[in-house]
Amino acid sequence: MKTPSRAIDKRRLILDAGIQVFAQRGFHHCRVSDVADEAGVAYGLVYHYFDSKEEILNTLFLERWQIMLDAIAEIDRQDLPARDKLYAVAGFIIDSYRNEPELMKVIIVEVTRAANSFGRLHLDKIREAYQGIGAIVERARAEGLFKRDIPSEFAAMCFYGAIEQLLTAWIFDLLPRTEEEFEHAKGLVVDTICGGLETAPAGTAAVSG
Amino acid sequence: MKTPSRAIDKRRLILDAGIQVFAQRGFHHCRVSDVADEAGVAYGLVYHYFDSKEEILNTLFLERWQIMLDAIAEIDRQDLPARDKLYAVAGFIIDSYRNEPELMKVIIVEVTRAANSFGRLHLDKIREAYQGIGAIVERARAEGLFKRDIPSEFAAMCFYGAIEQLLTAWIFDLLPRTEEEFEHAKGLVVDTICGGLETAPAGTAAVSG
Amino acid sequence: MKTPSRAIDKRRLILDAGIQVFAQRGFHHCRVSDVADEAGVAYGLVYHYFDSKEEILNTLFLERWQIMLDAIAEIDRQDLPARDKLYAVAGFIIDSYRNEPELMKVIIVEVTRAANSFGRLHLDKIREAYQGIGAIVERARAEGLFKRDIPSEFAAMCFYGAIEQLLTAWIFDLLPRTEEEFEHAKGLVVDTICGGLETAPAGTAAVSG
Amino acid sequence: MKTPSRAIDKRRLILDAGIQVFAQRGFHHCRVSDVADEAGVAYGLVYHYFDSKEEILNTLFLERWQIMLDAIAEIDRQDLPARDKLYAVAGFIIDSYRNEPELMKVIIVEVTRAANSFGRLHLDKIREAYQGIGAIVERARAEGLFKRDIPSEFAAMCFYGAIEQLLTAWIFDLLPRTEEEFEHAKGLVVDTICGGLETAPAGTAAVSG
DNA sequence: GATGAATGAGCGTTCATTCAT
DNA sequence: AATGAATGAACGCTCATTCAT
Repeated sequence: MKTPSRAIDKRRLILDAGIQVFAQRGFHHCRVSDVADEAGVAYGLVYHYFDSKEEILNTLFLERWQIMLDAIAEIDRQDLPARDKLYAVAGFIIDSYRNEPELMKVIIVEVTRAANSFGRLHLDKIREAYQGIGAIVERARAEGLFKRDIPSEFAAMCFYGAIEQLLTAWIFDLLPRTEEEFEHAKGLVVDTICGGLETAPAGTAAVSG
Repeated sequence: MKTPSRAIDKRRLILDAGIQVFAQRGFHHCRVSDVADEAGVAYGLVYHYFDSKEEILNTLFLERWQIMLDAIAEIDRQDLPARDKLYAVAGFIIDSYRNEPELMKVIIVEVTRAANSFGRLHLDKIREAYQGIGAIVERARAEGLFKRDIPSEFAAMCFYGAIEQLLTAWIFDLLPRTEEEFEHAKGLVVDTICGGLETAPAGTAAVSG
Repeated sequence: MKTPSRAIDKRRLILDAGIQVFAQRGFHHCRVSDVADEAGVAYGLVYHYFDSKEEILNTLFLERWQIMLDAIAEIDRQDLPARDKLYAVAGFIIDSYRNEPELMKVIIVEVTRAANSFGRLHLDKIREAYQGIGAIVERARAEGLFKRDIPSEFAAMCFYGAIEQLLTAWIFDLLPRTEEEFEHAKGLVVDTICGGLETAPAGTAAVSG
Repeated sequence: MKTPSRAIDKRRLILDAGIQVFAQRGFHHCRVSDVADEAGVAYGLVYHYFDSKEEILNTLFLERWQIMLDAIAEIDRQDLPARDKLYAVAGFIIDSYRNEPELMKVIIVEVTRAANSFGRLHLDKIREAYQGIGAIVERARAEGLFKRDIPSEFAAMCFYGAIEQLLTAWIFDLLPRTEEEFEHAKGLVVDTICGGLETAPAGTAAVSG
């Protein structure tokens, strides 16, 4: 068996070491030996379990990203208002960062934002996330809850872009990282994207008054 | 001055070659000799004008980014509604991509999204952009046009994140790149962030009627 | 004895796997795991039976080469004309290739022609073959059947060199590999080396008449 | 210019170092740094002039082998008896070894006899040599000087095989390496292959008398 | 200014061999 | 006997940077 419960799973050890080392020094600025050292295993064992340094990162990304894709699909399946669904999506992503900041840092910094290397490689998987969010928006448009003149794919880009920017800001200390901030941000991002920055739209309100 | 008008400005030639080569192959996937070849100059001349390969990219970024920072400041100085100001900002950035797609690709892909390398190096400069946008939002909040409960820096993150996501989508062909799309996107992004995705909030509208 | 008849002889399995794998991919281009996989045994078992990857090849070579040395000695012991003896030697070697082409390919390609590695290691054993052939020639010289002015060791080199070249040509498809070709070649190589390429040396023959 | 006469040609220096190092330790048993050290140049310069370690060997082989192919063709063009032509060919090859033993050792040991690696890569070039020799034989057969029943390509194999075996014997000290031996061998190999080992075929001669 | 040959540290990967079970 | 995870030395290649001319 590849993952005996009684013994230490060295493969997992290497993956976890990859998270730490990639997060701290960046994928390109660390050597395979750094990962091996962090995992406390011999150099060669890394290549026993993975074909290359890149495969470690790919594995980390795909494992985690799929969980997110599944979560988005699951959220969309529920009978909830679009705003609540988007809140759940934002909440899931933000909680992911809250619970596993190093892993999410690696995924965001080394994959989804690394447009010219791993980002390109996983473009299709990344796009699936946009499409999952887009599906939520599309349904809301069909029901008349969301504006018709904003295409759902466009809306999905804005929503995901806003969240990724938030995570990036946390990662690089541009925004404070407290429990309250995380929790608060969930609502704020949905308020912003769904409700808009503007106060009661004067034009509409005035006319209707 | 380093730029005699009579002779060909080799420094400029190298910078322009950097744009092309970095955009096509990515900063890390091209060699200094690729830049020199593209510029049609000798290998060593690159090091006569620049201290390192990185300095070429830094120069490209700083040159262009400052133009954007100045534009944002200039826009904020005008007497316009916040929505119009944000439209002008979005318009400036989108037009930048429209007019110089390679340069903007390099800036977005290799610097602002490259969080672990150049992004970190230029964090302060990048943050200035958020702050410029944040200033626009802040003023609108003070005037009661924008919601009080969404902090301006948070709003700026969402706004900038949405635009960067858009550019990234164009760069990697996730969204169509036509003149109409570019023009349309300017309004859409402002509509989304300022007006929100939701149709007239029934509750409020009803009350006000 | 290491070879119990009731059980499968894993050692033999490994040796046979070595023949296949070394012949197909070459000794240096295959890994020990390739041999183990081909044999259907575990990685480590190879090292239970052999000290090293090299020992597998050494064993294959020595086993087979000794058979040839014995055959040459046996042939020389018979009361036959030198030409018939050389025909028998050529026949033995060519039949060896005909019957076990993979094994002979390994021996020729990886040992006798691999002058800088295994060829050097087994130089003495290889030399014994030359000496065996040389002994046949020497006797013929003593009997006046073979020319005095061609040293027997020199003749042996030419004879063996011609045959090895033939095998190499078959191995690499430079000559056709049919039953007829094999059979024909036995006579041709002896005709060439013993009788020479030239037609009846008119001058000499005429004079002797 | 790539080969300025006034300065030291480092590329040539590297090639010559390759000859020495490959001859002494064998291609696979030496590192690129060994070649660089022997040449007295920096590691990286080897890769400035050659794409890989293998390219050094390929270059050495092709340079020298072409000279031999040209020589064989030139010899065949002359108006000489076949035996003299073959003597010239044998002479050329043996003199090549006499004058540049290290280079010839590398070519023989690392290329023409390394059937599974470089030998295979250069199979066509090597075959050209057989064909060149075969052409000489073929002409002699047409003129009735050489036996009809020994195919020229077969004869060429025997002739080349005998010579290569001789060189190998010298390389590995199985035969003495003196000027006399070299000179003597030229005639002996031709005598053997053209005239055969057998003394005047008594039967035939007697009958003809 | 301009050239491109020369430098050498750095890193990913391979794979024969060992060893605990 | 049998397994295959674990080890780590070895090496080819890249490429940013320097420097002599």
